[in-house]
Amino acid sequence: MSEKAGVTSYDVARRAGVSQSAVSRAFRKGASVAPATRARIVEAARALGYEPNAIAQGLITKRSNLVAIIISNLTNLYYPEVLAELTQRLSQHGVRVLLFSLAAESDVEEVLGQVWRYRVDGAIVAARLSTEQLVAFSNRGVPLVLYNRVGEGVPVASVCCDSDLGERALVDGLVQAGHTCFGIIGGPADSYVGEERANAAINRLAYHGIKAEFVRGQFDYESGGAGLKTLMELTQGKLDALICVNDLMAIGAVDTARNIIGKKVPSELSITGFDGVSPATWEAYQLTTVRQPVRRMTQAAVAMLLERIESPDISPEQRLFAGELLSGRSARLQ
Amino acid sequence: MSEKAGVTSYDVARRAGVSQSAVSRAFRKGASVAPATRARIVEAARALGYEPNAIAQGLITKRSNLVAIIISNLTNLYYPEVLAELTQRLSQHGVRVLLFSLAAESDVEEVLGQVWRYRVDGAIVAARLSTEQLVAFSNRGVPLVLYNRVGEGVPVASVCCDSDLGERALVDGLVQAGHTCFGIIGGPADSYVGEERANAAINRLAYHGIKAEFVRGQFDYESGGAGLKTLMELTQGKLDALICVNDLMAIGAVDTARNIIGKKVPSELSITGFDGVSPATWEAYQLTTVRQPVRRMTQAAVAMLLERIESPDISPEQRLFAGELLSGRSARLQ
DNA sequence: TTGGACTTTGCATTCGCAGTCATTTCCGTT
DNA sequence: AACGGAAATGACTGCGAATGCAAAGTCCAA
Repeated sequence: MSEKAGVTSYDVARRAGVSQSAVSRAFRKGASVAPATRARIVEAARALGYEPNAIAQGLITKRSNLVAIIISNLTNLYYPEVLAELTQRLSQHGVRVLLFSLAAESDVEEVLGQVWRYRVDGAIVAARLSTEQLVAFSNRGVPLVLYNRVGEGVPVASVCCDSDLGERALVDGLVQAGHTCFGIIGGPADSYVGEERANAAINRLAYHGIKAEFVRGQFDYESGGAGLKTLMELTQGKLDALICVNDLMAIGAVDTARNIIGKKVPSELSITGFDGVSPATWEAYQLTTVRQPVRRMTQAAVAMLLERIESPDISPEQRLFAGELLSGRSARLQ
Repeated sequence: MSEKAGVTSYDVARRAGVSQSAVSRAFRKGASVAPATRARIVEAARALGYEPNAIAQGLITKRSNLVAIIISNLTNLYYPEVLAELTQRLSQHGVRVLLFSLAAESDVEEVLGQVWRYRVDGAIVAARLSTEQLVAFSNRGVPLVLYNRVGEGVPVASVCCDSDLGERALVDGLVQAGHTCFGIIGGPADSYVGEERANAAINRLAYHGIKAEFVRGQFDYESGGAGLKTLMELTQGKLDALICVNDLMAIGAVDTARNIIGKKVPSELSITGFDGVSPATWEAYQLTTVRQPVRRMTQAAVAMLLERIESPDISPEQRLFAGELLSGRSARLQ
């Protein structure tokens, strides 16, 4: 009755009067065990508080049922949702999550060492990996799915939200609404989505014959305000449309525009974001942004990974999801 | 040169011309190996891309170097920060994180089964556990530290932020500033901190001879607005001080007060929160709240857990941290 | 009653590494 | 040159469960 640690299949076997093999079989469904025997074993296991040792199982079956999730900055408002979705979906498939959160990009190498050591069955990565690192996954036969980035120079399975489509919708809307002086706040140079989105916006503006001022931010709230101020100077205050590559910076910019600079949003200045994080929909902001279809994206990432764990030879595939344009009240569109 | 999967210590041993034991020792510092031999082994390991199999190590040493982190709702704006801190601190100590995120409270039992199976060295839990479940940890000899809750009926190691102190500061400030009609938005009845904070506020108000209206919310943005509306009705619009047991609800209430109901915050209505999440400090809100000392709390949780992993017999201890009062612009204090 | 076709069950082995114990090597001493 | 003690090394076993294989049991038809 009292659940104790260190109960092994032998203990259960002894109590049920069978061999260890029988116990093992009783816990693998589809195995050849007489119903009555299985019942006795299950009962004995329950009485002893026995749980199969996943470590030992992993050693012999070469399946740890562990998946590594590597995320660079967890605190980015957007990732918690992704992380929660991923872990819950994976659990539903009997897979456990080994979480790695990077304090600095330079920790990747060390983290990968740990990933190899734990013989994970696969990995979902939302962090920058070098070509060598990507190759290491394939050499070691560890299925990999990239989240919101693609393999640079190497074909790798990945799911992303379409930056081009998203920014195009925003830019087109802004242009058609008559904005003329554009500014863009990008992300750090080493961020994949940051560059993607910024380039998408720049290209679409170029298509309309418009050139925008560009500054970089760090994806955080403060960067939004700081970026806005810089852009106001660069444009001698003429800025009337600000494109931020994520919501957090857009929110920072909205606050700074309204409360520090004293510009009315959106009548004097339109501001757009990207991601569709929950604060974007708060009354105070009602951000005009592109919402990533997180549920579909995580669902796809998990499905792709599990597929590749089952059949390691499936070729790489990129899945690109269109985001949903949220027409909020932070920008005048169309 | 090419890193391949399935490289074992025997492979390394063969290449270095030594026995498997030597390889094992070369990777455990303090073991008896000649420096030259170790160098040869390390070189061979590097060449083969060998990483010790943590699964096999765990099986034999009975130390998985895994710690389970169980969190009920990851999306609560406050936990990502906690999670990031915990994982980073733990990895500094060579411990990996097995993450469990609960979609529903009822999943706990299933999650615990997995926790036992993986033979984790310990667990940090920010979710509600029944007495039986708490006892199960101790029966199985798995060290446990509760985060922001205490063991109900069972002594368990825990770290919390002091609700009494925090709410007292808020209540005293509000009372002294002359507020007279109080409302409280609590959390779901099954939330420990929710009840703690609500009771703390109620008690302190009682101390001042004040009785407050009370409604429950779900800790989310929407609950703030909904709760405020209900309280306005209950008080026939006389409400002038609203105490929310977390920031998210306070933010929702601020937005609703300003944009829906048309009450000026804080001149007509003071609103307070709890936690000190990052949006609380955004220009639009500048919440008056109590900030949890997350760094110190996570640091304490990790330290307590590691201590107990080393010495399983250390007796339970509760550590209660005082929060920091953030006097923002959402409430008139003092 | 016997044979054949399954179904159950147990034995023995294996996974990769740590650690015990016995053996060998090395080095300083006398 | 011989010896003693320490350092270095290797053979071997065991952690806990899965599984191939062979043995034993079951059931039905002839």
